[in-house]
Amino acid sequence: MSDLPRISRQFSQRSVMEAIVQGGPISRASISKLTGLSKQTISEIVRGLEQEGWVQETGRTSGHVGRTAVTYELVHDAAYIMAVDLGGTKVRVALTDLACQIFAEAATPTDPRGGQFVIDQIAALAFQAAARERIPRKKIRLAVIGAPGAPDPTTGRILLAPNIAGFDAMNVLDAFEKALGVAVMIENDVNLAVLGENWLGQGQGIDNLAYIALGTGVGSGLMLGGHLVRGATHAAGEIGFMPIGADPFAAESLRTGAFERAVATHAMTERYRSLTGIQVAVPAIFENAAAGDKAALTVLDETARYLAQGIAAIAAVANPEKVILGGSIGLRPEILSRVKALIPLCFPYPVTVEAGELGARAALIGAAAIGLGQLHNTLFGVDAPDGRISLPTAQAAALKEVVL
Amino acid sequence: MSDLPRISRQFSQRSVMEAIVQGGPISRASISKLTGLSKQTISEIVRGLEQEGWVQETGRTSGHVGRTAVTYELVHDAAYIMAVDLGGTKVRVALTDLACQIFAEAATPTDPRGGQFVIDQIAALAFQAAARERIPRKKIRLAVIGAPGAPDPTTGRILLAPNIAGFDAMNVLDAFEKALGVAVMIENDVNLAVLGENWLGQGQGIDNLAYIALGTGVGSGLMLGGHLVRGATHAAGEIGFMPIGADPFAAESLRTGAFERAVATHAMTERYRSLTGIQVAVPAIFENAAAGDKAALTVLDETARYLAQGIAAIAAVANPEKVILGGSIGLRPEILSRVKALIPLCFPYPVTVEAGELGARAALIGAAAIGLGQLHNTLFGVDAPDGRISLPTAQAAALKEVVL
DNA sequence: CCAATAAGTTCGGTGACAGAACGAATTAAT
DNA sequence: ATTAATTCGTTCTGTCACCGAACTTATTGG
Repeated sequence: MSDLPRISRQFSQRSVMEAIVQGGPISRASISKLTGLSKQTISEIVRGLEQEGWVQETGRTSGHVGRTAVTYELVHDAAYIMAVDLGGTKVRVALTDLACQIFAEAATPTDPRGGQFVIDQIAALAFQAAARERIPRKKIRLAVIGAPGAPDPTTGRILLAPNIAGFDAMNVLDAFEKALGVAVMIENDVNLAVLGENWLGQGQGIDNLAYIALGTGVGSGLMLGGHLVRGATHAAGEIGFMPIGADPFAAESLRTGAFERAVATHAMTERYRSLTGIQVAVPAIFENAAAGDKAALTVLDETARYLAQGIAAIAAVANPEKVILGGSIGLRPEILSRVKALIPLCFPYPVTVEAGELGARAALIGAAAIGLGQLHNTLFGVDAPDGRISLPTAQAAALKEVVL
Repeated sequence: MSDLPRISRQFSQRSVMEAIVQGGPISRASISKLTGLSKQTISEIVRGLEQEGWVQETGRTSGHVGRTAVTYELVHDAAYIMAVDLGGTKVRVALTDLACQIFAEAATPTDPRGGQFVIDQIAALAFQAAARERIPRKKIRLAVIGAPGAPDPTTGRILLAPNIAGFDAMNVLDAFEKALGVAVMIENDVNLAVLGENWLGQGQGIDNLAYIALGTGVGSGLMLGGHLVRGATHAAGEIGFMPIGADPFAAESLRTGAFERAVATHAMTERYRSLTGIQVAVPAIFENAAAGDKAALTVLDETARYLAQGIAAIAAVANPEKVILGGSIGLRPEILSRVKALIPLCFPYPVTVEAGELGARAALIGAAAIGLGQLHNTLFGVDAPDGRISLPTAQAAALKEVVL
């Protein structure tokens, strides 16, 4: 019903850009074949893109019959995205160029004072990184912030974010935009992790994907039918509150969810203590288990047993093709192997479970993915509400190498 | 990347159609204002639509300053949709016109021989109804079949459909298309129920909606972000297998899910029997409870307790704004009131729970909705993958009256 | 050196729109 | 009754995004 003027051009421009981004150096004739648009139109559009500085000539083809073709390529540094993963203990910042290469990753412990301090800290970290790589600020078009909790884009606030002091009372979005001087998107960190794994990790090409981050807390990100699921109040994936594990009707379960109390860090240490009387941290439990400690092995078995049930619940509700485990506990192979063995015992259809490939950087990469997708959409096409991200997978390798 | 020729026209045509469908009799000038397209363009498009027989002049405005306007309206009987709800015990068939009015609803017990017999039965029922209303077969453009189980559109088979004999071994889609002679869409019945309630029932205007059908079995349909969630193998919503209620690791839970064994018909009768030694049907349990039977009351309390947990699990995973209960058990107010009281005790965020407004006809109405949306998309616009259904809500009232 | 072939441009369309101007029809005010 | 104000709808002109065919240019293979 709204006014949609001149969409046709935008669409074509977008598919041309898509072809150039994904097809690497590519001739106009090839773009024409790929997109189905006429050679003449492609020439026009490419001329426009070149004038605006988005693409450039990079060479000519050779070695085949017929005239050589001029190939075009993205101008990599035409724009940059800032990706931020804001965790309770660590902040990570990365800068990506249009070709999806990550420059200048940086991380520091989160400023414990929270609120504006964290925002300033991130801004400083980002600008420092940009300066180090000689990236002019003007070329940074967008910042994507991944944070725990449920960011509400209408109010700019982040709900349910217990890990960072003062965030529940301020307009985080505005504060970031002011501090960074660019457009800012805020998204739940686990949601970004699904996107990350979907782009470059375990979930490539999978449209129905779940990511479970298990560490101090539990959270899940869900991609269904190629779309990120956010839910009514952006609280989808708060699976800590699933009525599995601890008694859901216990008063405590309303504060710390039943499932979280069955599988997260605190549950594991507590379980170990009840078995042995000794209070140790989670990594030590894994070490002890490797050394044959029976109590530690029991703790792992029980944790995996609840986790398997949690996965079964997600599978029953949403039917993902694959479930990716992440977080400090979820990434452990001891947990993965146990869960893999247990799922078929409590759930009838096949669900693939794997550990995340991107580790702790999944959210950061997801932030880059969503930012690049958004950028491409706003610059070169209709910002369709369902605009699927279509980013190169070829350069993915490059990205991974640069980053690691 | 695919070829998208001449999309612009389609888009405009679609929004004009939308304006006419929703705006009732409407003048071209008003359409112009509504859509933002120029008066001239509207005149062209409307002329085209009139020639093709989709819209017609219906009168003139009067009583206001200025020239009178010619108003246009849908040609209601330009096309029809066949909606079918294929249940284990009952088949329902309805015919809807383009204005979303339902004609000729019919229902009979499902042919117990299953397979082709059921398909022929439905075809007969439908054509009979069409003949009764003097609807020419040619005008039926599409049939939407709602069925239990997980229909796979690529193979045309329906998986996990235990209620209808022989359906797991045949290409149901093809068989229907052959028998009915029109394009056929098959969709899970509970998925259609969400769409139905979203269109005309409890879920109007709600983009994040869950529907739980609780009766002989349990199933759920999920609409998230305005999209129906189908999952990787179209098995999303098979919540009977949630590891809640019965022991999920019991061997039996792989055949009949743990949650189903805690809340569905069999669970209730079994619970009542273990308390009293008497085997009675579910309706009798409700009656006894109303009469003050303590055992029956306990059965209701316990069932509701598990159901509340199931809802909490869905809410934790998908964060719907509202959960609608349906099915013979879910529709009972005794269950609803108990669940409403229990949810806040086991889940921290607000989740509205209501009984379905459309009762057993939710799936049928959902089938009409999806069919009409599909029809409008294919006839008048891009069949966008995410094409939101935009059906009139004004005529909804009419529809309800006709149907009830 | 001459096909054969592929790349790219030029030229002449076409269809979907917009916008301004204008005629036509109606009511309200004088 | 005449005029002014107002709204509807058409006509005319123009623009923009595209297509298709013809043509030019560059290259390889024989």
